Amino acid sequence: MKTEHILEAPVCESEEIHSVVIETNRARMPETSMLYELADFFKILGDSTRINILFAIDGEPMCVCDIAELLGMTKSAVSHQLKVLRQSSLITYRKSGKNVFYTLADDHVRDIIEKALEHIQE
Amino acid sequence: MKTEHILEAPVCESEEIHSVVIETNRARMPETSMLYELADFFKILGDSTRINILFAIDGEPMCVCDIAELLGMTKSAVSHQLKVLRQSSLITYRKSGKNVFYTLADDHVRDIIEKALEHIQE
DNA sequence: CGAACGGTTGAATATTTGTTCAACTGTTTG
DNA sequence: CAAACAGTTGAACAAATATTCAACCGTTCG
Repeated sequence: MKTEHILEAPVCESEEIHSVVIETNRARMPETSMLYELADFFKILGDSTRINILFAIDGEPMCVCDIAELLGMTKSAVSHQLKVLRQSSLITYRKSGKNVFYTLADDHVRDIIEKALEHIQE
Repeated sequence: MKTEHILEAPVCESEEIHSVVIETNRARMPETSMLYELADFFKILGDSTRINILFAIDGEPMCVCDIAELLGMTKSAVSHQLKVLRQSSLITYRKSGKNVFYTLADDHVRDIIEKALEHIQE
């Protein structure tokens, strides 16, 4: 989606005044691709199953089967979501025999989640 | 969803060992309702249209028509998403004649988004 | 007043996305 | 080696959700 639409449409009535605001605010905005990345990032955290998983593996690393047990879900459903979290680099894993143990990738995610928790709890 | 499933199912093979991990990590987790709130909060931010709107109104307050103009969307689509953002208390509005001007509700949201941006940009 | 505009809303549609199900891989162990 | 188990995967199904469309409300101004 490019920035073609600029002057083709309404812009309310008082054109000059508002046009300035539009351009001022447009200039302030990050580029489109970054906004998409940002939304995609939040989208990953915007699912209760995935949030549950992240909190579950925050302490000790856990294997898929135990995560499924803890959350009362099937291994398959958990595995699907672990894949999503892996692809976003939010978690890491370590294979050990038949098991695969998952943990949070780094503290960054913890920070963000904590900030959000603060926001909610007020 | 309650915690009924505890010992009905697989728990992998080495039952004793993993059960301990499950209980340890379960104890560390916030209550279910909080996790749902958290996920719902991120869900709001997990949409590129809404992220776009939030950045658009970060500077000067903007009326619906101008937001639509800036983002190349219909007023209706924008209004629908503004409603979602309003209901989550992420934005505020001020009516002025025929127009309604929207702004970010507080700095909290800015903080969270900024943290997420840092995470992405590394 | 009534036309025009900004904004909102609800229903319908289309798209996205999470879970289930069944099949499959790889590792362990009897 | 074969059976059992942990985990992954893809397709099918179901549920959630974003945009469109048309109708509507409230304010302004000729």
